[in-house]
Amino acid sequence: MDFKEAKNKFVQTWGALGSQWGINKTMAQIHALLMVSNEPVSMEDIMEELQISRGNASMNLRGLMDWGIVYKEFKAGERKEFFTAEKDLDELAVKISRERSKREIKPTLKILKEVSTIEASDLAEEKHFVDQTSKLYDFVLKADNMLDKMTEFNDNWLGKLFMKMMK
Amino acid sequence: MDFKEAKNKFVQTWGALGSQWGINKTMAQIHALLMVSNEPVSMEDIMEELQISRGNASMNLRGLMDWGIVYKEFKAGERKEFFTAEKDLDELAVKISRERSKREIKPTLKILKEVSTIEASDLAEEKHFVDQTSKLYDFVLKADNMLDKMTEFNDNWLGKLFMKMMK
DNA sequence: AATAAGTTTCAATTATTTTTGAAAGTTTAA
DNA sequence: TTAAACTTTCAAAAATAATTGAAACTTATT
Repeated sequence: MDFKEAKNKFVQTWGALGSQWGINKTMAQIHALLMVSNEPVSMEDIMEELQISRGNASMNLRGLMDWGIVYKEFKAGERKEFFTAEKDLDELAVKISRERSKREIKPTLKILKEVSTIEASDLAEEKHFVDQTSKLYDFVLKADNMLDKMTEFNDNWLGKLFMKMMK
Repeated sequence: MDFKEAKNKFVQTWGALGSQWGINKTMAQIHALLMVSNEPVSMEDIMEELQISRGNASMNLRGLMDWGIVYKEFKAGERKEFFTAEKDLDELAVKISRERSKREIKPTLKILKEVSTIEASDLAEEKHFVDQTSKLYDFVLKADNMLDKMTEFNDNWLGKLFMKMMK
């Protein structure tokens, strides 16, 4: 397998993985492309490499910047914009965790709290509902807090956590 | 908010969360419904409550059973099948983790290994590719191993992990 | 062994999500 | 201040994913 094939395979794989985790395939592919590029890439180049339209490239780059994992760069003497990805994997994971927590987990927790605190009648059905959703609330809250704690180790948190677990 | 509203809100919310994480909305809704039901539910009832077709119900129940988080039950004297969800949240999380690892992480690791072990020329571009994909391989492998270790604590792993982290 | 009760399958349809492309918008430089 | 270079926006189109429903299949009962 030569470089070109390998790069393509990586981009396709990352795109497919993204899809499976609820991330638009093109967004994941752009991210993959930038991750393995040693220097900033222009929108033109992204369009060319992935064979996508300008609008698609623009919107997905905006999305990646909103996640805080892709940055705009300006090259001296060049009018157009270039893009780079966060390449530090600890940092990447922290940012994705934080963002998913903010966008998805926190709002879900709010609703879990609402539904788990209704006044249940003495029907077994209703008691079970309150009991189960309360447990779910506790579980999700604990998991969310833990993710926060983990990523607070910041530098090499995965490695540090691994150490702690081994003890 | 009364019980019926709360239950509906929970089912909708769980469905929406599923979508965001790459799980078919109906599948997540069926799972939600079963999680908060204190007794086994028939396919008829699922169809009725979620207003979906028989085919849809059948396929998504099969999917949930493949994940190992929903079980078929038989009631004495009844011909038809009933379904229940895994209600223990530790167990639920373990099963989901294991399955996602098997279906998605492991195959990705295989490809990361392939692409990160190509013979790079001395071009900075190619060197960076090999370097970055190698790091990614290491990171994903470590994360996958850790998930495995975590869930090996089995009972109350989330709580136990939390303890360890605090020390 | 025929019928009834129930479940699964899958081609066709419907719904949802993504992508395109061209017009509108913005910024820089002459 | 105008024009060129480049980016963003968004309605329409295309692609993808989910859903339906009826026929085929399976299992239990008489």
